[in-house]
Amino acid sequence: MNLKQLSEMLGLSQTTVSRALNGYPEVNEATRERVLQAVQETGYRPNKAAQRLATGKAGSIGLVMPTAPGHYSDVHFGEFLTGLGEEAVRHDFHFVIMPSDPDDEVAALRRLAISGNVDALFVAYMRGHDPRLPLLKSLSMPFLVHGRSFCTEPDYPYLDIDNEGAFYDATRLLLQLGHTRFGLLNGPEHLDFAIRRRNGVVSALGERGLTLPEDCISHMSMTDEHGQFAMERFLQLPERPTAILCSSTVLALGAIRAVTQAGLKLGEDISLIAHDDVLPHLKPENFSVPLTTTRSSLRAAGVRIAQRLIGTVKRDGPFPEQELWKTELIVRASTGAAPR
Amino acid sequence: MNLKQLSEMLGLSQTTVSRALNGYPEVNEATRERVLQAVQETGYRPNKAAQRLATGKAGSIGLVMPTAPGHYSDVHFGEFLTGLGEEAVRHDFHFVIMPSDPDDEVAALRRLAISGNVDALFVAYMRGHDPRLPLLKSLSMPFLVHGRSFCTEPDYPYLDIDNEGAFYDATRLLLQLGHTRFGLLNGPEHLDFAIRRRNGVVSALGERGLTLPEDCISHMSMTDEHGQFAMERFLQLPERPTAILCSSTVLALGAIRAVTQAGLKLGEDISLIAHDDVLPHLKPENFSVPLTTTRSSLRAAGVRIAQRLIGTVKRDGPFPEQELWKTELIVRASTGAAPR
DNA sequence: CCAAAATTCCAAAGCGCTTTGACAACAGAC
DNA sequence: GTCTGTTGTCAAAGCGCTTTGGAATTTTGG
Repeated sequence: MNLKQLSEMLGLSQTTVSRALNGYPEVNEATRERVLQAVQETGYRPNKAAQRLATGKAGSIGLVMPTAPGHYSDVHFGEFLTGLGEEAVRHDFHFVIMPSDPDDEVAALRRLAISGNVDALFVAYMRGHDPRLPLLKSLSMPFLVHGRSFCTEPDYPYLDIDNEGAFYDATRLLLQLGHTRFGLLNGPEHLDFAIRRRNGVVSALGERGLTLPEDCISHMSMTDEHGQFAMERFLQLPERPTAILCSSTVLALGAIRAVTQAGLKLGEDISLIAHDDVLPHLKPENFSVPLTTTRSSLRAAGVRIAQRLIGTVKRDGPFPEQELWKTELIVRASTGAAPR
Repeated sequence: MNLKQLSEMLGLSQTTVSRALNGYPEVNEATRERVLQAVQETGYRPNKAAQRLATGKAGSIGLVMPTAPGHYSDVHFGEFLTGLGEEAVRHDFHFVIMPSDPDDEVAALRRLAISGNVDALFVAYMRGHDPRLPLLKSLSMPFLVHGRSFCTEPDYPYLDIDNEGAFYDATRLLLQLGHTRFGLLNGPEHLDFAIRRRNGVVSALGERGLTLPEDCISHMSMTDEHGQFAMERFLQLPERPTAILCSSTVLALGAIRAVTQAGLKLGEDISLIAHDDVLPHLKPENFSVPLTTTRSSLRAAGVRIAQRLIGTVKRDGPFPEQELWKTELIVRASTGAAPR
């Protein structure tokens, strides 16, 4: 069933039917009713490809998903996508996901953009000096960045959380509890959020004249296995840290395993604060020792990003170009006074 | 840059350029070279919407993603998608993801199908008597089902794992270890895999004249929180089970927490076997007591499904219509002889 | 009652691509 | 020198939709 058939069926021209469907005013209400009725009955749906060709728009936002045989999927990706979707479904938008080798993301992004398949682009997992940014800026297509890119002038639309502030505050809390030896279990070194979180820690320590030794920093992709491994290394240090900052609850899962297996008690021998993206399957309050966290919902960020992106495409704006969300510091049982 | 401009630039007709690009034989090799050269230089990419309109194909597979404010994202979804993507990227295919309210999935699937945006469809999270199946069959568009639908004649293309066999074997192992009181931590009751796994357990128990009491079965969405909660209930039973079958390592995470908090030892007081989808961030060998599991890689299933789907669209087939993968039973430390 | 304005509808062009059918140009066969 | 067969190219139609400019019809105002 296409427009032509539908209009013939109704004895109207394609123009009129199209207008009736798209809410143009110059069509009789009675006629519009009749058209809508027929659409109901026949189940007619306009062909999106044709619509896109004609209008240049088709209600889709594009993103590239890194994937390769050795490449780990990321729990956070799914959670974020769910947030995007939650908003998209309200506007009848869909996603076009272009899978890409992680080494080829820039090219994949360009292909996606000029494929004419999407109205707007979304990127995340920003790095310092991110090479996708110049591309995006040159593209004359709406885009939105989740996170920021260190060492790049922030003249692009983004939504980010205050990573530096979060880890600064967390470190301060631990300092107040008397801790002096710190360890940082962080995400991959090149990622922007990891850089900023590290800066937050270093800066809070600096105010007290403390430093974060190189061997007390661990950068890794965020799986529980890596968390455990890195924590084991920390624990074997001659002057082992008593306070741990941790970039994800997934990492914390492994780290705590290492603590427990070493016969140490969380919240007493070792204090730990993790960043909580509010993953539904891994709640900090459910850990055997409930976790003190810096919290910011990844999913909520997804919803907001979809809102802004879709709003821009539909020209519902204006939206603020840049948003920086504060995180909440939630104290639970995994933090305690420094052991003496 | 579009075809017309490119062809004018080259002094050729659109036809010739198009043919050169799409590998048709009736074009001079020298001309083809010249065209390819120009494409390199200009970065020309055909407009996918136009291509789709003209050919009816555009290299995309469609899927619907359930999402709603209260709806949990599922870790398994991301992992599976990564597998799909791993194969798709090799064929320059992309995904069109239609977010949908979970109550509206059938309609969303129909919209996606007749939107003319996709070449093939994929569905998962099958239920008994799944209402999407009749729709898919009526659609005359290639599709593939991950899982099966209980109570529906299996006359549709699917890829599934042998859930019943997996849990049958796991139960047998526990029986051999002398266990007689069983508990089942299962996925949502209406889902096909949950039904089959339950059947596997019941059938193995039945052979020994044993039953699975209603209060030793728990159906829930698979988060660690639910796992913990359900396990706590099991442990309070007057005749508490000593052997636990568990539909996911995520559930197991919570269940084990309950076991530990009750002061019981996994592998001694309580034996547990979980199904392992090979999630990279949650490895059974890393649990404080390594987990005995039935294993089948979700990601590998994704790769295979993409292979079949893309192959069908490209007419590379034929592929077997139905595949049933065996799972591996891997014995680790969480299973031991029944306590006396 | 008639001209002007408003309303309702339509024919046709165009979006960027693929594909059909045809046409030159050139070779070799008789 | 004509006839057939290749080879390389092109013009034009068509995919299903939106949108422009204009035509037909109805309503309004003097």
